Amino acid sequence: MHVKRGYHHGSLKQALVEAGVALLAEGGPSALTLTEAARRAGVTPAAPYRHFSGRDALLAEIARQGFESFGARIEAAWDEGRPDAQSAMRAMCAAYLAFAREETGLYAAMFGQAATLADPRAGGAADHALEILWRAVVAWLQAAGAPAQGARHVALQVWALAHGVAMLTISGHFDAGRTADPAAVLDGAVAGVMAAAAGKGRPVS
Amino acid sequence: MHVKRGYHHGSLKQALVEAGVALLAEGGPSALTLTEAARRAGVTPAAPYRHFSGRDALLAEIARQGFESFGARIEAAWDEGRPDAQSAMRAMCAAYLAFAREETGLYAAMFGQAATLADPRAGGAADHALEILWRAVVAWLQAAGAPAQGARHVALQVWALAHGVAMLTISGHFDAGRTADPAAVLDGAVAGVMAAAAGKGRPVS
DNA sequence: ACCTGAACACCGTTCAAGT
DNA sequence: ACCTGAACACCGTTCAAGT
Repeated sequence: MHVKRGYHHGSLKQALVEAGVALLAEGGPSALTLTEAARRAGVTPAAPYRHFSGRDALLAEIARQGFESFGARIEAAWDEGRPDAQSAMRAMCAAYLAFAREETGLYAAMFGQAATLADPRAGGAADHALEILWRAVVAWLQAAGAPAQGARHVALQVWALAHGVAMLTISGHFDAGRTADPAAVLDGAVAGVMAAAAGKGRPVS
Repeated sequence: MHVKRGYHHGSLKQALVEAGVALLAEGGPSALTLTEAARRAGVTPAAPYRHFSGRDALLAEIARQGFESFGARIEAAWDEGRPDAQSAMRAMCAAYLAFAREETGLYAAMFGQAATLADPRAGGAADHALEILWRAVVAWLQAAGAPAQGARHVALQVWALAHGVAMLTISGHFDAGRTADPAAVLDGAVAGVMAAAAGKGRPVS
C-alpha cells in the first residue's frame, strides 16, 4: 500500500480536503485551518499553496465535494418518488436534516459566503443539489394532479424552509428552551407550502 | 463633551461593541477582530479583556444588542396588526429581510453558533424577537377566524422560512443564476404556511 | 513538478506593571 | 479600577531554495 499513496506522493490535494473535512467535523468552520490540514497530511504549512490558492480555495473545494455527497444523499432518499410522492418528499426532507446534523461543520462551510464565491464549481454542485429538489417538487405536483407551473418557485420555498430549519438547529436556536422537533417543523411547513402550491385545502392529514 | 465620553473614559465597552458592529458591516464575521476593535477605540489589544472574557464574549454582546434592534424593527413593521393581519405580516417579513440585507454581517453574527452559546442573555434577546413573530401569528389566525392552537409551531415555521431566505440571500445562493426575488419567495411560502395553518384553501390571492 | 525553510504581518490571550 | 507593554503560540501567506 505504500506504492503511490503515501500522504505526499501525488495525492496531497485530496489528503488536504479530507483533513479539512475532519477538522470541520471536529471543530466547525473556525477549526478549518490550512496549517493544521497540512500538518495532518504530513507536509509543511507552505505545501498546500501548490494545490490551492489559499484557505478559501480549499474551503471551496471541500464545499464542492460536500454538495456532491449531499446531492447524492437527498437523491437516494427521494428514490424517484417511491413509494409515493408524499412519502418520498418526507424522506428527502428527513435526509436533508440528517445530513446537516451529522455533518454540521461541512454543511455550515457549504453554505458560508466564502465557498461559492471562491470557486464557481462549488456553485455548480449546489445547483445540481437544488435541481434534485426541483424534480421532486415537479413530481409531487404531478402526482397531486396539479399543474407543475411555478415549480421552480416552490422548490426555492422548500429549499429555504429546509435550510432555515437546518441552520436554526445547527446554531442552537431551536433547542434553547424552544424544544421543537426540527423534523416536525419542517414536515408541517413543507406540507403547507406544497398544499398551497397544489391549490388544495388543508395539508395532508 | 469631553467630560466623560472620551473613548477610554468609562465607555470603552460600548465603544468596542460599536466598533465591532462597524467591522461586521465592512467585512463580515471574519473581520470582527478584538485587536482591530481595540485599535478603533484607541486602546491596546489587551484592554478589551477588562470588559469581555474574549472575542466570543464581545460577539455575544453584539448579538444581544443586534437582536434588540432587530426585534424593535420587526415589531414596528408588524404595527400591532395594522391595517390588517395579512398586510402587517407581509410588512413584517419585508422588514425581516431588509434587516438581514442591510446588516448582513450583524445578522450572520447573531445567528452564528458562538453567540448564543457564549452568553445566555443573547439567547434571551433572540427569544424576545421570536415572541413578536409568535404574537403576529396568533393575531393572524384570530383575524382569519381560525383557532390559535399550535401557533407556536407555526411561528417556528415562519421563522425558519424567513431565516432560510435571509441566509440563502446573504450567502449568495439565491443570486447565482437563480434570479429569484427573495421577498417574493418568502411572501408566497408564508402565505402557504399560514393558509394551511388556518385550514383554508388556496393562499391569499 | 512538488516540497522545505525561513520570514513577515497579524490575531487571541496572558500577565506583570503602571496610574 | 482600568489600561499599557511585553511576551507566547498560532495562522495565512510569500519566496528563495532544495530535490
